[in-house]
Amino acid sequence: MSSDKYIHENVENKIYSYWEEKKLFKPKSNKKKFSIVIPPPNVTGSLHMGHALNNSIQDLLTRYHRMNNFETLWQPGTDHAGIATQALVEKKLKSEGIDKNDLGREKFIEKVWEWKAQYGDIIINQLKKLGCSCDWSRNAFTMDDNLSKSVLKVFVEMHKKGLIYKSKKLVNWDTVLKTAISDLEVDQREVNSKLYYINYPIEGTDNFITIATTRPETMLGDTAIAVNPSDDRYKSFVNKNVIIPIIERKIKIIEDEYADPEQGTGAVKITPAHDFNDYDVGERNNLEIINIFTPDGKINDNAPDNYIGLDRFEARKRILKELSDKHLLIKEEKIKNKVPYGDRSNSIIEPYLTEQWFADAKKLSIKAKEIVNNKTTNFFPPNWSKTYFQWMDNIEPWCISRQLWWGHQIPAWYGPDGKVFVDETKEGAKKLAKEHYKKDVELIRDPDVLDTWFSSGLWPFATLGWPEKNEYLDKFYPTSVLVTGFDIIFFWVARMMMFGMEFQNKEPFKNIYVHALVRDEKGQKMSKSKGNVIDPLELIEKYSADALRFTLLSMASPGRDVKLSEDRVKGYRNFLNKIWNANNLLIQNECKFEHVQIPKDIKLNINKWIFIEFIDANEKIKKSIENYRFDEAARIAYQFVWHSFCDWYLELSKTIFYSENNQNIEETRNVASYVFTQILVVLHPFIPFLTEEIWLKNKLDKDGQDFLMLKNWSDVHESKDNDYNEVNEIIEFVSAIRSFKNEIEISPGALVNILIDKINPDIKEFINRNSNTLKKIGRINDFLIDEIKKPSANLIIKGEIYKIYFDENVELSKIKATLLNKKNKIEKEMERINSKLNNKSFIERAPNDIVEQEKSNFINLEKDVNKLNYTLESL
RNA sequence: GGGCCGUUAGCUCAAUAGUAGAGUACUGCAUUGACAUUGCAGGGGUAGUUGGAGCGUAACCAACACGGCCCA
Repeated sequence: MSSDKYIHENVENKIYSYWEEKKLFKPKSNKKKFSIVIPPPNVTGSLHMGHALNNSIQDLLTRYHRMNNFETLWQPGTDHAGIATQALVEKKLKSEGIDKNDLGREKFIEKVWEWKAQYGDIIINQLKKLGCSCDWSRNAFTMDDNLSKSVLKVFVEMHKKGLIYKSKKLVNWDTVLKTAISDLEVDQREVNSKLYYINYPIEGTDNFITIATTRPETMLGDTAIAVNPSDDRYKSFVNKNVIIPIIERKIKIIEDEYADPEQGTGAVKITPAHDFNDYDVGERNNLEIINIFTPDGKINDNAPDNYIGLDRFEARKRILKELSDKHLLIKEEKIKNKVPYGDRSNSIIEPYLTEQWFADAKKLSIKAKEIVNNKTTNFFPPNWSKTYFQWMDNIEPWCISRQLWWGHQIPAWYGPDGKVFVDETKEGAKKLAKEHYKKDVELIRDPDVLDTWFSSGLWPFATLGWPEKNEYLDKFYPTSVLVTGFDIIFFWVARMMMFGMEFQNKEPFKNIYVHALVRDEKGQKMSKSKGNVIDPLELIEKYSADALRFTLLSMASPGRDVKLSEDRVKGYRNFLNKIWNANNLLIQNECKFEHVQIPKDIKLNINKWIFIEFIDANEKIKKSIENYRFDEAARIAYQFVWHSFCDWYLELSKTIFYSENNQNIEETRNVASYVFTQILVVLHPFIPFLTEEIWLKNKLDKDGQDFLMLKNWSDVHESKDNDYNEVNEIIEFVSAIRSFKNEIEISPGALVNILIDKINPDIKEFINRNSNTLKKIGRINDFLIDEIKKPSANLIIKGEIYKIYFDENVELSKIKATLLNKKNKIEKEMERINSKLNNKSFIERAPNDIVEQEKSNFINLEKDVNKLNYTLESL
């Protein structure tokens, strides 16, 4: 006898090893192809709830297609996460007393690779815990040789096409990491700030112009004051000079639309080197650009001596103090404003004038938009295409260079005069240089690396072997579907679309399934600082990977946040146990799994019923999965397995198993085995571990000849017939008896007698045919045709009156109350229908079948009420 | 400022415009051959508000309120 409980700890690791041993994750040759590339998790990362949802969905799709005659590839891998990884290793070295700069670039990169060798597989192993069936033999990393090759090729080709260029622009500068970052990596956060009102003396007068600013320290780099041309208050000031306080530099008051008369005083200081808007104003008005910061956010030597070297925030304090001493600081106002923060360093981002490499995103976006417009690639839910277009339509040049060591070093070399030569190799660059200079020259390589998203943008084809010719690329590109969170539509999805079109001239994926963010049960974003993070690995340990997967899948309804509560996971853990015990019951009743076959010529109605119920559920689940409605698929599966199969069918089947009709027992064993086997098949993509464990336990694998993971889903069809309907009648009848007992407070186990003398002959026959079943699961002693002397009450089921006899004494008033209550409900419903039927417009305009339906509903209810009245009178 | 989404049972969420459902929680009862990670039954809804189109709406339209998110 097997254990009563399903204990996942003993199972999941064992089963995963079995799959890997049998190499079941490798694509198996087939006509139809299905492919997914994993959104590469950050190599420094560890599994969070978002990954768990994202990968549960991918694994469901992968397993479903693999089972159903698709050659299926789930391409795994990680990305090198330039900034995060460099920062992590830097910190680690520091704790060992090593400074990155003493080590030098090459040695440092070696250290990063050492770190990667040691810790880089953590998240991969966590994905395995979740049950992910990726082809790990193809595990990719954005810094691998072949992927690096594709990065270089793309860079060089785009440079040739003019899609990549170098330019001196204001960029978002992270003063902690000392690198440029893209505008997507900047978080605009609303914070409490102060608006300072400062008087700038007007040259040659005793007058001032008052400006308002939140960043007084940047006045060191002011090159103008702007007022709006329509602002009459300042008409007379225009073109006058003012003296910047403290530094005593002379600047002009200019007119520019950018100055907003409603904001502050209407006059605004312009610092082109340190503000994006000011930069534009500077361009329009030919202003000087004065940079006052060092790369780490300190004041540089463009400032007075006593300010040089001060941190930007220290400088602010000093300036305010000095202004205040000079009585030029006239007001401080508390305001809320948006301040840019780096999403990696959490430090305030500085607009900073540097020379960087840019990709012409505008040009790249044209084809990438087209494929969504013409539905070559479809978002699901479709609404996400709006978000996609909104960004694409307003796309800015993409700053792709980063001042880091860890990453793909930009393949650009500079000659002695600074001329740049771009080629995949140094040799190539040298050749180009020789052609140019007509002699060999010393070349220096650009020290910068590329944005990590640049390389992950190539993911869908680079992981398939491009630029080498490769059968996988032919087979699996475009990929079937991308499963991703909406938070990286811009970062990653859009960029893959752009690169995919540019270099394959084909969309990288046919569908994009966008899932929600996993939040805590109160709907709050999980974050370490809030302390509301639920660790998926803890849930896996506690409740099993299967339970976690089923929970996440059942909550993955489109366009919704997933609010996760532990209770749900617990509930689905119970589901696993239920299935486990259903199997125990079948084994106990000698169901044989060696030769499970599609049942034919089913004689018993309960067997027919469960067979058809299964076919029905199977079809619906298939359809739901294909429509990306995993929540629906999970719900239907759960409902079918627990309620149809376990609650009703298995209970009904006991009436056969405990009988002595061997033929019936044999048929029931066959049907139960078949349906249960199919349950394992259908549930496998949802809960792979448990289903595989039972599959192997029941020897359904036929000694390795028949893998669950490759088992086709059923495509049997069978229409509902009288047998099927009859079981629904049984269920309705039994339910009515149970409710009735409960209502009049007689114990559910108590046996009753039921008088059926007055009922319709058809129904009498139905009862006779199924009397054994009805008696057993309805706890009925006998059906009578003659009255007996015992306490009784009348029960109406579908318009027929049954007299129920019981042994216990029941208060008549209770029965009466129950019946009156029922009558009330029916009469209310009748009233509702009646008012509808009395509505001329309804009769005229509603479709006929609806009107007819309402009419017959009314008649049926009327019958019920009449019988109820009769019963009530008899009490 | 622009845009997107949401508001249905205590909670988390479903549902082609045609009698509002599920899971969970709650209440009562049950339990000698799968399972207490169980079974049976039950209570619980002014569908955010207001207006409109429509025979009919939770569903369509509009406005408002509240909440969330993205972009600037």
